[in-house]
Amino acid sequence: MSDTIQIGQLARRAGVSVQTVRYYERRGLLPEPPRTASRYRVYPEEALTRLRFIRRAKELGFTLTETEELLSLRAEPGASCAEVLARANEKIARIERKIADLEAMRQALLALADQCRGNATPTRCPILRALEDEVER
Amino acid sequence: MSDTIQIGQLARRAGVSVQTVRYYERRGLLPEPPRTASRYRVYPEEALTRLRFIRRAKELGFTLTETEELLSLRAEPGASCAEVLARANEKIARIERKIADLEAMRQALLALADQCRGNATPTRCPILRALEDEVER
DNA sequence: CCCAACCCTATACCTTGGTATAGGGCCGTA
DNA sequence: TACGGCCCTATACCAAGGTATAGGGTTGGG
Repeated sequence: MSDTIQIGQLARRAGVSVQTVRYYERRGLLPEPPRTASRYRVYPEEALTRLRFIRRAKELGFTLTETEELLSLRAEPGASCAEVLARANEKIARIERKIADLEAMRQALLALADQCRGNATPTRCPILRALEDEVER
Repeated sequence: MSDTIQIGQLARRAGVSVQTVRYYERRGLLPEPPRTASRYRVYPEEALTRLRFIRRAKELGFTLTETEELLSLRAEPGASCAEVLARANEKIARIERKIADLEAMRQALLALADQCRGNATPTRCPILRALEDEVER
């Protein structure tokens, strides 16, 4: 009936280690959960969603700090809506940039695979040309 | 006339530091360039393309090791075409995964921004729901 | 009641990807 | 010919993101 879980199960289901979960808690990325009388952490199911989000954001090249920012993108009482909007737009721009870069890499690799399937030995490396455009950041 | 550059210019134009360039060389990510009589490195223009690629791959969450794998995706003499194709397909899958995750985050943030513009104070955090689907890796 | 399989804190250590510093040489130009 | 701005190697250090270890408590099944 109770939909709460212990740290071990949480970690296993999210694909990280128990120590990592406690580390994220110390870092402030994961809220401190309630404890049992014997100081065991007990997590609600939502913690799993959050933990998976963190893991995937990390795999997408966001730092833990930036991931925290992503997670806090909602109205803290006191944060103006315009403020939230501005921060969201920043993140959206960064994400779109990443998507475009990945698209370019993907196209290059598809071209490479195609050359390969055409049974020619691929001697050029098309991926190198993929991210060529210069952009100041 | 000569389209070669020194390490300082290379680094500046690629958006990394001189030490980082030398570090990548030690790591084997950047081939050792020819030297002048006084041991200065002289790079061809292609080095710039490669260096930019490395920087961007890193920003997309690839490790330097994986970036090296991406860069070596071409026929080393001796690598069979089927082998290259298999490795390329692996990378393509990984990239498509990243794109899908970023798309989900983007949609979630667009929804958040929309709520915001609709002048409601956003109290839910839609991004949390974004990467919810469970996938074993 | 005992044992395995959990959980706890605290602290030390590790890997990746750099960055800084010391100590020295080269090169163009005023 | 001297000075600023480059370049070189070698080595030490650093920050982020964990991972491991020591030393100890808890809990459920046989």
